[in-house]
Amino acid sequence: MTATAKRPRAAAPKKESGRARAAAGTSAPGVARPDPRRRVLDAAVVCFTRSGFHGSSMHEICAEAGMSPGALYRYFPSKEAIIVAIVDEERAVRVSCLELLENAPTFVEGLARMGQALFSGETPMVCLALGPEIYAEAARNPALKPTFDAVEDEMNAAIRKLFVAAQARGEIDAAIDPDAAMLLINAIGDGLVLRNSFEPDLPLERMMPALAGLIGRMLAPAPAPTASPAPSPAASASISDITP
Amino acid sequence: MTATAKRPRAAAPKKESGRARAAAGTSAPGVARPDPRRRVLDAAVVCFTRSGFHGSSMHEICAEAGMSPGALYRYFPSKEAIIVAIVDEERAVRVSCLELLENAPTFVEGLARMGQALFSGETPMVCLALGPEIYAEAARNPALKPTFDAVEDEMNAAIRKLFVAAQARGEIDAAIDPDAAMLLINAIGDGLVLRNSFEPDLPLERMMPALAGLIGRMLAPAPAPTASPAPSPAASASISDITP
DNA sequence: GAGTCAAGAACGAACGTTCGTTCGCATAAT
DNA sequence: ATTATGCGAACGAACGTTCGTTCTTGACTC
Repeated sequence: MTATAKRPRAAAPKKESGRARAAAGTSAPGVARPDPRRRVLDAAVVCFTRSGFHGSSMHEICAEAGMSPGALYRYFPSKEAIIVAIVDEERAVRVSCLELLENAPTFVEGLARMGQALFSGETPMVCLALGPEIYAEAARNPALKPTFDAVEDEMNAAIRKLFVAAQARGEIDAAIDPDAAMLLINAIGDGLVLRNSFEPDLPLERMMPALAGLIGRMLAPAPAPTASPAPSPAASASISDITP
Repeated sequence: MTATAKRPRAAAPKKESGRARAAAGTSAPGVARPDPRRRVLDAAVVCFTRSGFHGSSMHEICAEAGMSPGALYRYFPSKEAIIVAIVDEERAVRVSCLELLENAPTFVEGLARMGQALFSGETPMVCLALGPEIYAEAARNPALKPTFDAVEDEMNAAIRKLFVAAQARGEIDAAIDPDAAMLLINAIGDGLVLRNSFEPDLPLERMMPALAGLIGRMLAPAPAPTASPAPSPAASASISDITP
């Protein structure tokens, strides 16, 4: 096999160290090099977006960050730490979207604004490009699950609160089960992020008004108690006995 | 590097000899060993579900399949081939769901039946457990994209056709933009699969009727032209000028 | 039956590669 | 002199894959 002695490290080849002034803009470069931690995270997002968490090697990330492994490991103790940091950031962005919902005039309008903000390109791409990757990873990686679940719960609680408040205001039909509505709203959010990631050309931003219109129809109070041939409640019975 | 020369079985000059007779149930032991390809695929699904495509090693898959690497590589030329085969299978199941939609009395009822079937536990777990993994992988892996997109397009076309037919029948409000509705329906489907995978305890099957009821409200023809304070069309204007 | 034999199926150690990570050292800043 | 910062070759483990070998099977001979 290969050598086993740890000794020969010292070999010190006469590499001329003419490795010129690589990094720092020490003296007077107009463009200052930002916080190395940030540089690593940004590079990692680029790599992860391109090849996924496990398809990107640390060497790639180093190259993208313009940094050697030794330097990188000064700022992050492991690859997983980078992943965790990125997921943390993504989650934080998502939480910050909540205030859009809270400050909107109506619930549905709030949802629309959240979607608009998410897909407008103004939000850091972490959220969108890495969405599925993060979902897939969080479902499995114990280091991610706590943060992930905490955010999920927090958002769920907040949105639900606003939902029932809107119901109380008469803005949303009081007959709607908040559990079902929350599930559907969450699913729509996740689903849009997902679709955006493997079909990035979808003009999601432009479609938000139309989508909001549909969601509005869904939640709006029924104008007349006696409804049309809508199969809403009737479906419950017939659905249960299908046998595919 | 142990001995090298040994000329294993020379090349057979003829091939008659009535070989045939694959490893079917010739000897018929109490526990018949199924098709090895199937065994590999099933084992791979277990491993991939547990650790993801890239978190599972071939050795793990071999162990799970009760098979040595050499044996496994007889049936699949590479790890990627296994992934492709699994994704193909998942896609096929998904396509097969289409007929549930086609044979349903109404469009919304059809969606409900599809959901019911998907989450009932009767469908092979490939679909649900590996959902996010497949999405994340398909967005990046060129070997997966073609199949993935083809199925996506096929399903989209089929669902859309049924949608507009339902509109023509008056079952769905004719004023609804099919593009927006399709996007929303797709997003809901993907979103539910996603949520199910990292919250497997969700009683999705039981909630399907309620969800279908909500979707029914969304698509049902408006009973009265003059509506309540629903912000459906009005939203379009106010949404565009938010500045988060 | 007992013996032979060819060849597919299966094995599993070993291969070469690549991964995440470490460490001795060079340089820059204080 | 001391410390912060960065470098990059080297490391060991683990990966996907290969390959020389063994096991099993069943038709054929005697």
